[in-house]
This record gives sequence, C-alpha cells and structure tokens, in this order.
Amino acid sequence: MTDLKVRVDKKKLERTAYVLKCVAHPVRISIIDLLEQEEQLTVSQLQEVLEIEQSLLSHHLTNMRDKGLVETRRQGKNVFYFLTDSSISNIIECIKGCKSTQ
Amino acid sequence: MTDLKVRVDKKKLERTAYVLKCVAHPVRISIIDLLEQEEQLTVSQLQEVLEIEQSLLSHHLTNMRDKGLVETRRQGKNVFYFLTDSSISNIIECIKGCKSTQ
DNA sequence: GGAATACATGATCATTTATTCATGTATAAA
DNA sequence: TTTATACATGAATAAATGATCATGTATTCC
Repeated sequence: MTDLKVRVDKKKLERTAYVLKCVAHPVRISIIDLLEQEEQLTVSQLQEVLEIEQSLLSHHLTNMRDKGLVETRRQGKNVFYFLTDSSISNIIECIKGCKSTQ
Repeated sequence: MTDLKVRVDKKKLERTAYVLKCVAHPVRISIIDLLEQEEQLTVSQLQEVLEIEQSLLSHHLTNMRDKGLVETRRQGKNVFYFLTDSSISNIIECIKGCKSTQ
C-alpha cells in the first residue's frame, strides 16, 4: 500500500478527461461511428443520418475539432470531416463490451 | 452513402455516453487506475493517495457506483471499493494512446 | 453582381456537473 | 454507553455543457 500512486501524471490525466468528456455524448459517439464507416463525410451527410439541426451538429463538430478528435478538409461548398485517429473508435468497442453498459 | 447509419441503437448509445461521462474526470480516472493496481481499496486509502476531501471523494465514489463502475464491500468500519469490470481500464489505455491526448 | 447552398458562430437560456460545508449513520473501541 | 473512526448524504452554490435561434461567411451557379 505504501507506494501506491496514480500512474498517470496530472497533465495527461486532465487531457485524457478532457477528450473523454468530448466523446461522452450520444451524438458525438454516433459521429465517430459514422466516420469509422465512411472515412470522410460532409456536414450535410452527417445531418441527414443524424437528423438533428444543422447548427447543433456544427457545434458538436466544432467541439470535436477543438479537442482534436476530427479534422476537416474543404472541397468547394462542402466541408468534409474525418477522424484524426481512427483508433478512437476502439473506445466505443471497449465501452460496448463493458459490463457497466450492458 | 445511401444506407449509412449509426450501428449502435439509441438506448445503448445513451448508456455508453452515460458511463463514459462518469469516466471522464481526472479524479475518477485516477480511482480507476488505483483500483487496477490494488484490486480493492478503502475510502481512506484512496483519500491518502488522492489528497482530496473525504466528502468529495465519497461523492465521486457514489457516482461511480451508481453507474456500475465500482462495487463495494464493507468490512468493519471500512468500505472497500473495487472495479466491477477491470476491462474499464482499457478505455483509459485507449484514450491515452490516442493522438488527441498526446 | 445577386441568389442559393453549405456551413460556422455568437448570444441566450436551461440543465447538468463539480465542489464545499454541515451533518448524519454505522461500526468498533474504551 | 459515550467517544472515535470511517464513510455517506443533502443543500447550496459555482461552473461547465447542451440546445435553440438568429445571423454571418464562403463558395458556386445563374
């Protein structure tokens, strides 16, 4: 017990929580799931599947972008969103397999 | 594009977000990390390592318990906390390994 | 250049979450 | 049976997050 300690330093801990918090929303999890299937999608395409208001979706996407979860590429009128790191989707697999979510 | 859809049903999506939200906090991530090292720990033991107020820690633990992340076992004056499913720590590994958190 | 399409942003309000403080309860020990 | 220890709970407040609405900007097409 004596030398028990948290094995993650404070900065990393905070960053991890910060990113996790962003993942922790039904809409944003859905976006990750969709971008895992499609590589890149426009806002309109996402909107069509998710059936939420354009501005709300845009806020979610901006949020995810700020946290580094997704990146964008403009092509004409469209903006494509794609996952920065596809390994993010492991989280979802991970959670889905967890007792707590069954 | 036509038959693109979210591969997780709404209920599961919400449950997943709910649990993830609980994980997404520096203190609670720390608790998970500690319980991965020690199997079971009392509130006092956790408090000693985490150096936070007893009542705050208790609130966090109750929160985690409500979401099914931890369970408890009383032994005399002490209450031991332990992870319901140790695979929860995969999530943290997962996030820690992600570009977004580096 | 002006309209239309695709997306972003900012303000506002409601809700949720985090922290603190004071107090309550269970067990054990004197 | 009082006292101490270990932990939980509730109320209050502060801060973060989520949703909506109105408006702004970039690009294309006419």
